[in-house]
Order: sequence, then C-alpha cells, then structure tokens
Amino acid sequence: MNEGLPRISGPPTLEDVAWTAGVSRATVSRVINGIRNVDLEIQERVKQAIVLTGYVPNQAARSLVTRRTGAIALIVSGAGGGEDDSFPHRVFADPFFGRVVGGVVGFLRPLGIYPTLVFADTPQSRDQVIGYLRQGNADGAVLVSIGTEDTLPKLLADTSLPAVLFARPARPIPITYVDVAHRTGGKLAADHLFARGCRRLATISGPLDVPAAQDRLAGFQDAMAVHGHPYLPCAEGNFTLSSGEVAMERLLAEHPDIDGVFAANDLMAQGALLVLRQHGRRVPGDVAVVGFDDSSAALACRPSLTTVRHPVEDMAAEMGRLLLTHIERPDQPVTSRIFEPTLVIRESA
Amino acid sequence: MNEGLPRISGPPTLEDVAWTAGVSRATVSRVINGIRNVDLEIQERVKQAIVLTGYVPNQAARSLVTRRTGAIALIVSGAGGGEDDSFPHRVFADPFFGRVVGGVVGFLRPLGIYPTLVFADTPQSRDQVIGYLRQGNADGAVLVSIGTEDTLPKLLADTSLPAVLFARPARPIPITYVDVAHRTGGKLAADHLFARGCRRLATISGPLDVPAAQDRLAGFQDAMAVHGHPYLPCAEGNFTLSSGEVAMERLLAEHPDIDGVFAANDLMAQGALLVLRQHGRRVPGDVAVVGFDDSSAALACRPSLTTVRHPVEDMAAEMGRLLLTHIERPDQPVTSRIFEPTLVIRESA
DNA sequence: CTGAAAGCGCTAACAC
DNA sequence: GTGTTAGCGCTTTCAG
Repeated sequence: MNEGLPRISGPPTLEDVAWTAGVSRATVSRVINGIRNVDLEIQERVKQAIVLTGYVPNQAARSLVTRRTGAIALIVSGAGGGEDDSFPHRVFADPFFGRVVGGVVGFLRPLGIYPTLVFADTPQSRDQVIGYLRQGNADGAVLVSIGTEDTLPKLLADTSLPAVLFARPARPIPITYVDVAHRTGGKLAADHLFARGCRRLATISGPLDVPAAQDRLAGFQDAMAVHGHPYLPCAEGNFTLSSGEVAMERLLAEHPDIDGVFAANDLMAQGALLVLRQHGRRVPGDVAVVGFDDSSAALACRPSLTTVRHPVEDMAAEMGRLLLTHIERPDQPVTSRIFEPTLVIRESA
Repeated sequence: MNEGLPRISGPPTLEDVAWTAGVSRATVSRVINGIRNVDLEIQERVKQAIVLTGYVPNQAARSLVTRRTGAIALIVSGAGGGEDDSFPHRVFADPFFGRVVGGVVGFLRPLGIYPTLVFADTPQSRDQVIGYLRQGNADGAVLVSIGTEDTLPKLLADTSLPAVLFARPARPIPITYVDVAHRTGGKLAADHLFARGCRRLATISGPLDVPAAQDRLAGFQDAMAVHGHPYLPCAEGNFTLSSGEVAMERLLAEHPDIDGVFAANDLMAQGALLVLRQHGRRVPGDVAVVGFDDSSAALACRPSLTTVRHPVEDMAAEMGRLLLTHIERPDQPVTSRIFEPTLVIRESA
C-alpha cells in the first residue's frame, strides 16, 4: 500500500485508489461495484485505500459508459396553453401535488436516488423537457398531468423512455399508470350519506373533461340511483376552494332544502363548508358534507371533513416502483395498478 | 453533405453529425457551443446535419470533460433526529415549502435547468446527501433548512460546493443566504393593530429556538413598547394550525379581554381564527388578527387574513440567481440579501 | 478558420 | 482472481 506518496491534483480517481492499494483500476472498480471474485484480502486493501484517498466515483464518467444516470425525472405537467408564468407557484397551492412529490421522494430516497423536478405547462416547455430527457439526463420519468389537453404523456410515450403516469390518461396511450378507483370512491360517499339518512343530496363535481372527475360523479350518481334517487343536482367546480364556494352558493340557491353534499375533492368541500356556515346551516346537523382525497385540507376544516381517502402517497411510491422495474427491463409490457379508496369518517358527515 | 449513408446504431453522436456535414467533430462542437470563428456556410451545413441526424448532445460525456453537470440540488433539510419516516409527507403540509420550490423552479426553468429535489432529515440521510453531492451530481445547492439543530448547512459549507441558504443559519457560518427582515414584519403587524385601536394585544410566536420566530416576536414587542405597551402575553406555537389553536385557547383563557392577536405565521393565525369563532368572538370586530407569510392559507381563512407578506417566491428566485453567480465565480465572497416584508390588509384586521 | 489528437474517469471484455 | 486495454461522447489545446 503505497501510502504517503504525493498525489497530483484534483479529486482522487480510480487510478489514485488503485495506485495506493497497489492493484489495477479494474480491481478497484470490481470492489466498488460489489462484484465477487475478488480476494478478500485485496478487497480490504482497496477499501482502506478508498478511505485513505477520500475517493468518490465520478458519476459522469460512470454514466458515460453504463448509459445510466441513476436519475429519474418527476414531471408535473399542466394543460396550460401558455397564458401566464405562475404555474410553478400555483401547483403547490393544491395539497395534492405536495403529496405526490412527498410520496415519490419518500420512496426513492432510501435508494439514494433523488428526482429531478420538472414543470411543464406550455407547449414550448414541453419540447424543452423532451429535449432534456433526450440528452440522457434521466433514466425514466414519473409524470403527473393535469388537464386533458396535455400532450406530454403522448410525447413521452413516443420517446420510448421508461415512464409512469399518475392517473389514467384522457386518451388511451400505451403507458403504465397508477390510479385510484374513482367510481368506488363516489359510491362510498353516496352510501355513507344515504345510510346516515340524507335524502336530498347534491354534488359538486370537478371539471367534467377530467376522467377522474367524471368517474367520481358517475360512481356517486350510480350508487344513488340504486338507492332510488336517479336525479341529483350537480354543480361543476374546478377543484379549487373558491370554485367550491361558488358551486355551493348555486346549489343552495336552487335547492334550499339540501341535506347532503358530496364534493369531488376536499378543497371544494372546504369551500362548501364555509358557505354553509355563512348561511347558518349546521354541519352535519342540517347538511352533511363528504369530500374526496383526505388531504391536509380535510383536517383544517371545521367541522373536520369526512372524506374518501385517495392514497396518493402510496400511489406515488408505486409509481416509483413501477418505473424502476421498467428501467430494469425496458421490454416488459405496460402494467398499471389501481388502488382502492376508503371512507374516512370525521365530523362533517 | 453525405446524406443518405447508413449509420451504425444507437443515438447519433457528434461523429455522426460531423461525418454527415463533412467536417470534423471539433467544428461541430464549436457550432453547438456557439463559438465564433466558424465560417457561416459551414455553420449552416452543420445545423442541417444536426437536424438531419436528430442529434442531441450527451450530457454525461459533456460533464466528464467540462466538470459541470448543469444540475443544481434543491435540498429541504429538517432537524429530525430520525424519529419517523414521514418527513417527505409532512414537509408540504406547510404551504411555505411549496412556495420555495415553486419559486426556485420558476426561476430555473427558463434557463433549461431543473433542480434535483433532495430531502434530508436524519443524520444518515445528511451523509448520503453529501456523498451524492460529492459524486458531482450537482454544480451547487440551494438549501432550505428547518430547525436550529440542522448540521447540513455546516456540512455543505465544508464541501466548498457553491450553496445558498434560505434564511440566516442559527449559528453563523460562512455561507450566502437570503432572508426577510422579520423584525420589520413584526413591527408592521404591531403598528397596524395599534393604529386600528387595539390596546390589549397578544401574540402567538413560532418555536423560539428559530431565529425567524425570535425576530418576528422581537419586532412586534419592540414596536408595541414604543407605543407604550412593553409587556404582552405570548404563547409559543410551532407553526402548525393546531398549535395555533392551542395557543389561542390558552391566551383566551388567561386574558379573556384580548382585542388583537399577532400570529407568527398564517397557519397559526388560521388556527386562532377557528378558536376565536368557536368562542363567539367576532373578527375583526371583537378581536383583530394579523398573520405572517401571506401564504395560500391567508386566503382560505374566513374572514380572509390580514398578514405580513413574506416574499418567498422572489426570495427563492434570488437564491437561484445567487447560486448561479457562485457557480460562475466560485471565488466570489459570500453575499446575502435581505428582503423587505409588506403588510397585506384584508378582512381580519 | 478548421482538423488532429489527447484525454476526462470509468466499466467491461478479454487475456493471463 | 487480477491486469490490460479499448472505448463511452465530448471539449479543447495545439498545429496548420
């Protein structure tokens, strides 16, 4: 072990370690990459040399030859036609995205891999993203896309880069995704409201061009039809708190005798709660309210919100798992996974 | 221009482009990197060849020689001793982090650079992160750290990797940071409450080991002292909604005649609002409430929250700008920047 | 103004 | 088992 000899300059390289340990680069490489067939004594010597030199492998050099970066992209893609510049600022206003990001990060972190956070809302930024990916900056991507007009899932699928979507794409494309059984969720809400005696129900839906919103509504309506209530007032919102307020106002104006409301997400339910209180309705006494998601908003509500749990963190973790599988075996067929929602009963219904 | 010739395999390389354009690799490289001294006609030929071949530069190869990755890390670091595994899930519960991330992403995106999202809460994960950085996975890092016991800022400073902090570190270390003038913010709140006639004030502070919380409190107290009220009831919270509720309950129990409250962030102010309503106090009629941050929570409150604006997005963007400067000139001295808060008047005060 | 050639640090055949 | 060697794709002197 050629200990005290002077090194040239810059950070230590494999060569330095090899020289220090008195072996070849290849052997050091083997030890580092955990390949067997290396004498135990030599392994020890190499390990010492690594510590001695303070060596860390250079990722760029490694990537160049392995054609793997060890990085994955986490893309948040909006439908935006490029109106304004506030997209990154708006995204996290909905607790939903924080949960996705948290779930992905939480899963990847123990593996020592950190996602690259990519936002794409304009057509221009979508191209930029594809370019970025084609430069080989990531081995794959998980994508959460909002709005139905988003072309990125398609573009991504065309790159033949491993990718996994959050939520089934509006138009069918051959790509792996994770989703929750939205219809079941709607049914859960309907059954609960019906069981607690509500008979004059209404619903605040999400934007009806979004599959998830359609399905939540359909699940709710179908279940209520089974209970003998085929026609229900419905106001369309856009998943924001204020749209929930507007919708609730309308519903209340048109149907003052409402005794139960299902909102397609917690934020809109929160808005509904505020409006109901303003109108002097007691919740759940006069009107019962059920939300969807079980986001942090559900707990911030007063009364706290009974809601359908969307297991976003688990789903995000599964996205990560599926992506890693795809990267491992790029030829594997696309396989999606649907999670089951559950009802979380709190004070509002 | 050797058009129709068969290429070998894999994605196109510089070599392919050079061959197609009938020039050397070096020339193509020059064109791509925008180096002058290239004949205009040849430039054109090369550009055509690039389109023809569908060439994109390989980032790994580039990094290997330039020693630049073009990537930067966005680190969220908690004080955590490693209790549980929910850190990534918890982080985004506070709208604050979403704003930081949004600000950083918004600034970097037009530059075609996407941050790597790194969470570090346990001592173990901190080491992992340092290792990751030392592998040359990023040219620099922006760090938002919570809690005073966090050792990462120090570790980072020791790496001599360019870095910028969000908020002044608890213990002074030689590192660039951005911050807001917390004391001024506290003063803004005090002056406003005093001006609207409140004379029996109380405050809900953040965790008092956090410099920002100390400063907001001190600014508030100092200003009130100037107005002739040197002693004010204070309850300590931890920046969460429920801690705001608890604090407000306590304050109300001990000082039932309170007519004004300053909470050190919006989430706690929101909690205070809920408790006040529960106790039948009208806001702002009976009790005026001022928050801090101007986060999304401020708008979700009813009544909407008068608050001190913390220009988080701008500050995050500035972090990005400062970091890029540091990367450009690593020898440059550390230079921090303090932003001024402003008062946003809404309904609650 | 352009080309030739020397690596950047590492892995992976392939010999020994 | 271990060493030798040939690149991975690119930038960058250095000649011409």
